[in-house]
Parts: sequence; C-alpha cells; structure tokens
Amino acid sequence: MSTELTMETLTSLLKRRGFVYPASEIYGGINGFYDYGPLGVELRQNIKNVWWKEMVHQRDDVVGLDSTIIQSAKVWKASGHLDNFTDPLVDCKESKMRYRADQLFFANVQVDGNSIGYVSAQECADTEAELVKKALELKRKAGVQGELDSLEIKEFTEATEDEVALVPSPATGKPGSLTPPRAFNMMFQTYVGALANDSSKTYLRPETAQGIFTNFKNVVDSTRVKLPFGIAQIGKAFRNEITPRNFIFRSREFEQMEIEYFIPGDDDIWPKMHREWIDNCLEWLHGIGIPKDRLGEDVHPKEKLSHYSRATTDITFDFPFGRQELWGIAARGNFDLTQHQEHSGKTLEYFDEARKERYIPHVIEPSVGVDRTLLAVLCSAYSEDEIGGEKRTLMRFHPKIAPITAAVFPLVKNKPELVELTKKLHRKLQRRWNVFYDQSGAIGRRYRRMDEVGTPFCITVDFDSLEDGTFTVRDRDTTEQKRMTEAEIIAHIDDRING
RNA sequence: GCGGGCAUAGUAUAGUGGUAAUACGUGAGCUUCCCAAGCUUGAAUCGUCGGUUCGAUCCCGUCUGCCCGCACCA
Repeated sequence: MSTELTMETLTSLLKRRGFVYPASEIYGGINGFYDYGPLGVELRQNIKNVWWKEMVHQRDDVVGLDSTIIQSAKVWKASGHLDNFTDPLVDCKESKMRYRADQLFFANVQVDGNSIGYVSAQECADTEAELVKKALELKRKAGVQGELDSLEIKEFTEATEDEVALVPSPATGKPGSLTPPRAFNMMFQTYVGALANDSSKTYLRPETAQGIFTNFKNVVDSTRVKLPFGIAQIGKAFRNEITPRNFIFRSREFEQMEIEYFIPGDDDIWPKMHREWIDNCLEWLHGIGIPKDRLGEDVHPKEKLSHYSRATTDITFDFPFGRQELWGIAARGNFDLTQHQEHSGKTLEYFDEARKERYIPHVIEPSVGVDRTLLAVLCSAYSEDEIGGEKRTLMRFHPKIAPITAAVFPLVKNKPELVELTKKLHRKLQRRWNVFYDQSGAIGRRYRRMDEVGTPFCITVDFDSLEDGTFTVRDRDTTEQKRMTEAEIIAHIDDRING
C-alpha cells in the first residue's frame, strides 16, 4: 500500500530518524550540502558495497581504483572542464534568459557614420546575417534615411560598461536588461602549497572519471587486464551548482560510482556494449529494490550530444518532484584518452595482442550518483499501511541494503534471564550483520520503531526460548511471525539477503 | 541569479509587544507473555545579526536556510 510521497514527509522522517541532516545546521546551514546520520551512513555504505561487489568482485573484467580528489590542473585543461566551466554568463533580467558571453554578439549600428543604436544576437549558423537583418529593422523603425555602414561585430565579453547598458537583449529587443558578464565557475577552486598564485591553483574534481583515464596506463601495465575491461571508482565529486535543488538530488558535494569500460574502437562493437551496460545497470537498480515501473530510459537526441559522445542513455527514476536522471550511460568514443595523450605527451595506446594492433581504446561510461541512488531507494522503500486499524509507516528496504539488518528484543525487560539470553544472541548475530538491541517499551512499539527505519527482521526472545532455544522472527513487510533456532535464523537472513 | 512564500522543542503544529504551548517522539521508573496500551516523572523550542521600544519570538531591515515558479544543469 504505497502512498503518494511528498518530499516534506520524506525529509522530516529522514531527519527525525537520523538518515540525513542539513550540513552545518547549527550555524544556519549551507546551501547544497547534506550530512548523513547514523542510519544514513549505513544505508549509503551498503549501497556502495553492493555496487562494488556486483560491479567489481563478481565480474572478471572490472578492476577498482581510488584516485585523488585534487589533481593537477592540467588534467582539467585536457579534459575540457577548465574551458567549459570558466565561460562568463550574461543574464537578461527581463526575459530571464541566460547566455554565454562568448556566444553572444553585438554591433553598433551606424548610418552614414552616425550611431542609431545597437543590435545583438546569439551565436548561430550565420550570426552576421542575423545582425545585419536586425540592423536594417532598426534603421527602418528609426525612420532614418541613408546607407547602413558595415557592422563591426563584437563578442559580449568585450562589451564596455556603457555598451552593456545600451545593447538590447536578443530576447526582448530592449536595451538595459542585460547584466555584465559574470564568471560562473562550476569547479571549486583551491591552491596547493603555501603560495596562492596561478601556478598553484587547482580544482576539486567535478567528476571521478578523469582519475580513471589518467591511470589507464598504470592499470594496463600493472594488472594484466585485456580489452575489453573496465576500471571502477567510487568517490566524491564537487560542482559549484548555481542552484542546488531537490534535497540530495542535486548537491554541491556528492559521490559518484563510475566505470570506464574500455573497448576496441570498431563501429560494430560499441552499440552492443552500450546496450549491455544499460541492461546491466537497470538490473542492478532493480536488485536493490527499485521497482522497474519507476525506471525509464531517456535517449539523448543526436543534436544534444557532446561532440565526442556517440550515444548517451539516461536511466531515469520517477521522483516525487518528477522524472529525473539517475544513471547516465555514455558511449564516449576515445575522446578522453586522446586528449590526455595529446596534453601529456605520453602514449596511452593499448597493444592488442590478439590483433597485433596498437590503438587508443574507446569507452562505455556508466556513471551514477550515490546520493541520487540513495534517494531513489528511499522513495521506493517508503510506504504506509494499516495494522489493527493503526496507520503504520515503514521503509521496505531490500535486506541487503537495510541500515539495520535485524533487531533483537527481550519480550519483557524486567526478567533478567530473558535479557541475558537476548544479549547473548545479539552478540552472536552482530558478528555477521548490523543488529540492534532494544528493550524499551511494549513489544509492538519496538516493532514499529524498526518498521520506520526499515529493519527487515525482528527477533523476540520469550520464555519458550529459555526452554527450547527457538525465537520469534517477525517479518517487517508481512508482520508474520515464525519460530526458529539460532542456526535457522542465520540461514533465513542469509537467504533473504542473497536470494 | 530573478520573482513569490515560509522559519516556534527531534518531528508536526498552536500562540503572544511583558521570554511560550499541544500532540507524537524521547530519558528514568513501575507495569506488561508478541504489534505505537496504562501510570509516575524528567529533558528539550521562538534561525542570524541589527534597528524601533522601558521591554521584541511577535514590528522593521540584513543575512542564512527551506519550499514553489523561471532560468541554469559542460
């Protein structure tokens, strides 16, 4: 009985039960950052561990890597991030349009040497023709006779203060609504060493992928991998988003789980590999408890692809705030390795023994955010039902990612022999899983506490346990109870986790 | 970044120019033989800074954060 979930309901539960808190909260918070509490960190670790286990350990063709957050600034120059992130932007205050200043052009319109105003246009197939068209229009409206002088076209990055005030917005045609160009650098900047100058300047990585590319040769030379093979990495990345929104969906500090899967460049290979990875990723998401009917595929249209990308498919999830990207699976060609080979001057070619051929491999790049996955898991797990007329809130986490795997309770707390036996059982089960002990409150209350944090198994020790060594195992989703011995409990939980 | 709304315990909310409350939750104790029972008792709140005022949680301004639109999201 899942109910329409709002983000308000979810975030208050996550705060109340210790999953997610706003970062720096006692100082008023900091926009775009979130901290994970005692239960959040467990869930997060479990998601990462399952991913690593299934994407790295259980495959023979993927190896792991952990590269640094801060790397040489040259890495970001080569990858293109530096140039793409430092472009100044211009806002039109009236139409709310935003332009890249280096793609916005303007010209002073003069008739027989006399200025009659300015025209502007966004970069297009024939920007000059567009500007001339607008200039003639301006001349006609102004009712000025005479010959239009040839236009001196300038980039908006070169606009003087006076010109900024006079150049019309391409959207509205009216002057005065454009802001001066402002730099929006999406990369967090920092300095390495004691001196803060241009040569010590570098950036926190905006994606983990580049650390994989820069270590490609190291991995090939040290591990006997053969194409096709992948390098996987889980790690933090940082983007100074203009507007972080939607809770942990788009934050400024986040964690990615990425694989660069290296393949030969042949045209008939990548589409097949691309499709295999999409299916593989969908299957993984389903395996951690995300229902297939909330997942979708968004194929990027050709004209929207980056020039180096051959195809990109996003796996989407239906969040309470809409259908959004969860996992991008890109066929990136060999752009990145080629860039790093050019900029570093080191060969990043791979020698294919089977083919007796040397080439720069292409890649399939499945890239997913830990925090987005966690949010999708939370949204999927949340549900409400009724037990004996009472409303119940529960998180239906898959047992393999539940923050607490099992809880143990003495039926009553004022009988020392029950408490003692329960604690003994607790210590034994803790060796395998995160197991929680609780003796406070009526047994029903303790069950509900565990329901709300998604603990799949509750084990109650009663007076029969003292006699026959069996315990009541209560199932979170069905509330059904079964008596089992300790050995049976271990087998049962193992089975539910792996089954 | 723009426009609008909001900010009171852990959560959800009430309320007041003379420093505050209800519910749930939570600590301690009693009770309790399986689904938020009961009793006793405790802790805990007006986002920040400034102004007006004898006095501000309340009025005004600033900042910060949150929500909704727009724009942005290599």
